[in-house]
Amino acid sequence: MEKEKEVTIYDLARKLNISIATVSRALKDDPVVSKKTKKKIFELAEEMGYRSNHFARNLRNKRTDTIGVIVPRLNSYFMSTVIAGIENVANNEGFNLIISQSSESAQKEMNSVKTMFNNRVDGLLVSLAYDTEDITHFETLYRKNIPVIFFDRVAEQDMCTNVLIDNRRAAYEATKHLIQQGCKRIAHITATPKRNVYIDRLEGYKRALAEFDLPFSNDQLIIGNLSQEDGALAAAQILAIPERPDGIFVANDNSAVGCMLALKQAGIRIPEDIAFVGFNNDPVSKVVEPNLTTINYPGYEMGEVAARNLINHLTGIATITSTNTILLRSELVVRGSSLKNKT
Amino acid sequence: MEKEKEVTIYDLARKLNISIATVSRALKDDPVVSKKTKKKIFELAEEMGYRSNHFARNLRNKRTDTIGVIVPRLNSYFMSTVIAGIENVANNEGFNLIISQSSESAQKEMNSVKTMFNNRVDGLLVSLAYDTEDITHFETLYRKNIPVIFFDRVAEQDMCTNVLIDNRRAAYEATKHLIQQGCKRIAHITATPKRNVYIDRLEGYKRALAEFDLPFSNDQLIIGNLSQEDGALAAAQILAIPERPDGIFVANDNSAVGCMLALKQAGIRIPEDIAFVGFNNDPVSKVVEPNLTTINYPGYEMGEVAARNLINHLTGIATITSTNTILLRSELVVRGSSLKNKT
DNA sequence: TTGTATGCGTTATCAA
DNA sequence: TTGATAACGCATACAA
Repeated sequence: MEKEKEVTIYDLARKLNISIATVSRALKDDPVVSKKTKKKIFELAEEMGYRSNHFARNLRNKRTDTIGVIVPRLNSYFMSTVIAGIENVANNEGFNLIISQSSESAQKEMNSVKTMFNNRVDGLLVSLAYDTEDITHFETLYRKNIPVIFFDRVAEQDMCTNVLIDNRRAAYEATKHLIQQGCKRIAHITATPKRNVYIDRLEGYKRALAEFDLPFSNDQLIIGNLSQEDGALAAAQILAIPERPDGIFVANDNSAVGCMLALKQAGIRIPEDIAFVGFNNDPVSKVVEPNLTTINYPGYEMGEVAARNLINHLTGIATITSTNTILLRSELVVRGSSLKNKT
Repeated sequence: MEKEKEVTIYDLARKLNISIATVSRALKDDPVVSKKTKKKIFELAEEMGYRSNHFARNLRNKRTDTIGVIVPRLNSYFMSTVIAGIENVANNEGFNLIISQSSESAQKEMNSVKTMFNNRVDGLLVSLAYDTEDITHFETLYRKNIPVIFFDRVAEQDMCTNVLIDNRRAAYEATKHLIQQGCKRIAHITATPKRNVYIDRLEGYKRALAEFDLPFSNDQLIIGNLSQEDGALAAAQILAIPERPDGIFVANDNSAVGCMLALKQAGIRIPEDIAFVGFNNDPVSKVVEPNLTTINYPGYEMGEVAARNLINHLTGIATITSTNTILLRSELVVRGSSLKNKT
């Protein structure tokens, strides 16, 4: 179990009878070193299996080339897509990723932030946990000038950039679409509106109703955890409403699918009796029958944009503080679940 | 943009008029330091916002408390579940994760390994890319005694532990189930059998056929990339087979679902005309109609087991080399897609 | 173009 | 129980 001794620039220097300074410079491809010595050094380095010591380097340099990522959960289609996007950009730019999940708990999120901080991440990409109320735990980072970018689940603040879509508008479009399909009583299934995404979607939904003079009362609002199982529970509530809705806008596809399946079981026809619109364009939306109309939401791109912005800021190409909000395009994808007028 | 100066043990020592040695010891909770001085030090550290410098520490110690993870892709349900499991264990044990995806490319995998190596990960968890032929790129790690654990997509070798399920057996059970439901001509949709998972599943499938004296010919074997889209293409092939199969065992759920949807479109009844069994128990298997019979495959647990084993090895609790293979339980989950006998 | 010397923040060894 | 000091491997200011 003995670890082989690491090769250092000292070893290279000694063998070639030159100074470590020259070796160090050569390895960085410093133009000041002659081509000849460089060649010798590179060859020996290869031969002896030299690898640079990131820690010694970081100890001097003050940057770690590491980006921290904190997400509510890793195992959701949307989030894993975002992370794939982040990973793509970060890797190409030579940055490493430290990833952790808050499991939707503010407490775990605080711990993660602390760990990231202690690991000296150069910057942080965060999508907030469901029950995070305030974001004071990020203040330590601001104080050290460590940039933070929030994506998707963001916070009201003007310290750092937010990357997200226009949830209000998307929800408005979704609801309006249902209205245009002839729905008169539209319900909304969502989570407790404490995160921006749910607050905004609720607002967009209400705005569309108001605009078309459709009524809104609280029994049209069904609050759950947006899981597929919860969608099934929502279905039971829907069926219990005296004036049964003829359209439902759900704040995510998973829950929409759970609800649709349960309603179909109960003999409800979709979209004839109840039309559906979901949110996210999760692959499952193309499996459920009828296929689910939904909001396409560019997760991979969101990851790329967030990472790119952070890195640009870190490398001094751009500064984060100048742009406070980046809105990505989202669009309604119409499928069978909402098509009452088969024109 | 000035970075605030970092607080070091020198600062603490100076303020308290003691030596840095004492401060260092106190911060590690070394019992040799008196309670009183410890208290003073902790309080001051808190007050001044001291945080230890991992790089200086790692430079001295030879461990980084970092585990590297390389997976074919992040945005698949199964993989993101595995990573959630890894993350859970690693975080609890105070290890950080560096994650990268090979995008199913052997070349990118080699790069990732190199990066991980240069980042001095203490150990590596790997699920191999689809087209990785040999695993010589891990040899540098062996030489430095950096432990590697493969999971799910593993390699034939006896240098390190593999964590996986018994794919052969699972495939055998799946196929046998179809046979017991009365299927006589069973096809298999899978990827080119170069990775263990596909090789083994193919073998299990063939073994079941042989055992029940059912014929096998190459036109029953449909090779693709196992995506949902590819499942639809497979459907076309299925329909073109002269003696149309009455049962299909698919090496993953996504592809099975794509195939089912396309066949249904073509007027095939499932399971009456063709029965289906998938693999993975992806959530989508409970959405497609009829629900997909599949192999439940404990991703989260697999991540936990792999991480736990690696960490136990790193901390000296157990040694990896003693256990070469860890098989996790998997089981057939019977749903509507295969139930021909509704007894 | 190359070399010398020093510091980065810790931990560990030895001495007090 | 505490302190002085030498590594750890690298980058750089300054000198040559």
